[in-house]
Amino acid sequence: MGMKKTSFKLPLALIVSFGCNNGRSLPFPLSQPFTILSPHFYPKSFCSQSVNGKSRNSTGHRETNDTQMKTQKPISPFRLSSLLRLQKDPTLALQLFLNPNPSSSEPPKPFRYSLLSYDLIISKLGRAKMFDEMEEILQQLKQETRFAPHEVIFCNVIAFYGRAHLPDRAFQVFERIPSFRCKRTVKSVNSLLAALLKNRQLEKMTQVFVDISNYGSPDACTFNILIHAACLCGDLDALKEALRLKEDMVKVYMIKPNASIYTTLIKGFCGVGELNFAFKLKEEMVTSNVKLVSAVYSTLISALFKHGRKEEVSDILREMGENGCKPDTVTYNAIINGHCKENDLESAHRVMDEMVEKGCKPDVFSFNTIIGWLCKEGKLDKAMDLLEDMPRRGCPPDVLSYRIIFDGLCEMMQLKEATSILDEMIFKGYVPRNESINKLVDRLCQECNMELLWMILNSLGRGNRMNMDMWARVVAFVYKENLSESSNLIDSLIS
DNA sequence: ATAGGGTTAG
Repeated sequence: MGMKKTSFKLPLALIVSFGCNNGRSLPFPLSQPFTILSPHFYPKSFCSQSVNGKSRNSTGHRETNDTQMKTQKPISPFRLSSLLRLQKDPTLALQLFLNPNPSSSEPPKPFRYSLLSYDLIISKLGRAKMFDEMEEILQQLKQETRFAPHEVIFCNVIAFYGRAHLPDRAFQVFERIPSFRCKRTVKSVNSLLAALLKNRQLEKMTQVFVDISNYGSPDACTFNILIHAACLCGDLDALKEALRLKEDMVKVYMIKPNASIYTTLIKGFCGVGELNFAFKLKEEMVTSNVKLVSAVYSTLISALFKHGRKEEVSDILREMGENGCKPDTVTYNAIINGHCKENDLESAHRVMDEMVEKGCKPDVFSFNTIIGWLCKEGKLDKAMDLLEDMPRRGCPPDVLSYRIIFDGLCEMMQLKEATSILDEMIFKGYVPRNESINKLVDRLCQECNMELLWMILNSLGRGNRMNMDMWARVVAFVYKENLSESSNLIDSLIS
């Protein structure tokens, strides 16, 4: 890790500065492409071409970027798309998109972006909630005369705004679609309906739905969203309404309910404890020849656990097999979670082993669920072992894994271990919950544990996670204890 | 992901 810092000075500084502003704004205007980009911005697979052998000079050092770039073929629009696909970091992907050929001949020719590269960068920025940057790219896309964008790009953008709780912006995107020379169909209406549903704007959904004929005829997806909305009301009357929608779609629109519709309904009935009705719907799938999917079974298994009917789970799993429907990670996670809530960690572990045997990979949900319950039972050693095991098992811990362990360690007063986990998570760029840190700091203040306190403040400072609240805490502590040595502590943090 | 199963912490 130290190596990086010396050989990639400039890009690393940029990464750090982007990391601190949460990627919300750029340190330069989008209209003026950055000129100091280096090949280090490109994904690993690209870099390796130049790093392996030929670009090292006689002293074994990297040659300057300029030399390297001049010997390299310019990036084609096609190549840009594959590089964008590989670049996981949205900020770096944006740099790449804005300036695909940094040191090419002057003046730079306009780059002929492909529609695919627009699609990729917009999706990446949207997923990362970098909306200002995404809008800039959309603006650029609008000016392209060589092609008209596909509707699916806008469906995605509408969904990003919906997920970010910005339903008004989702609506604006929907209205802007024609200005991109793109025709709106029921697909973008569906995306808009889903975005409104996510934000519980049920009346607006109705308004949109009554105008749907301007864009096409509602399809199964439309009805799934409407049925989902009805299920949210959470009472049996609403569910009767949901069932009526299912009948209407057959009678009025001649659309056959699909597995997604059934899954939504089954989830709705499970949610109000009407398991028998949920099972009846599953049977209806069989009689009306809708292929059963694991989603239906996952929903039912989760409900069986919630309603204290875990003895029936093995029967359901057997039936799944008979119907040619294999349990997947989500199904296993429902079982793992169920066992944990029953305080049966042994079974949870067994299920995790079983899923691996059957070729099904545990995901971060599987691990975090078990780690969480190990923490609740005070088995911090085992929780830590499992956390450390995660990368080897192909599932690196996420921010929540760390938060769960950190809170567990604090709860058990294992403050030294908590301090080192905190350092590790900050190093990885994961943000701990403020309340958790405050609690730990307060406990250390009570104990007057200067050593750990100092370590924590250092970790926070290094990760740029010091805030006014933490300062106030430390200063209050220093004054209260009237500690002479702590002036060093503050000095060292300020510098 | 055009919608769509499991929800891990507070």
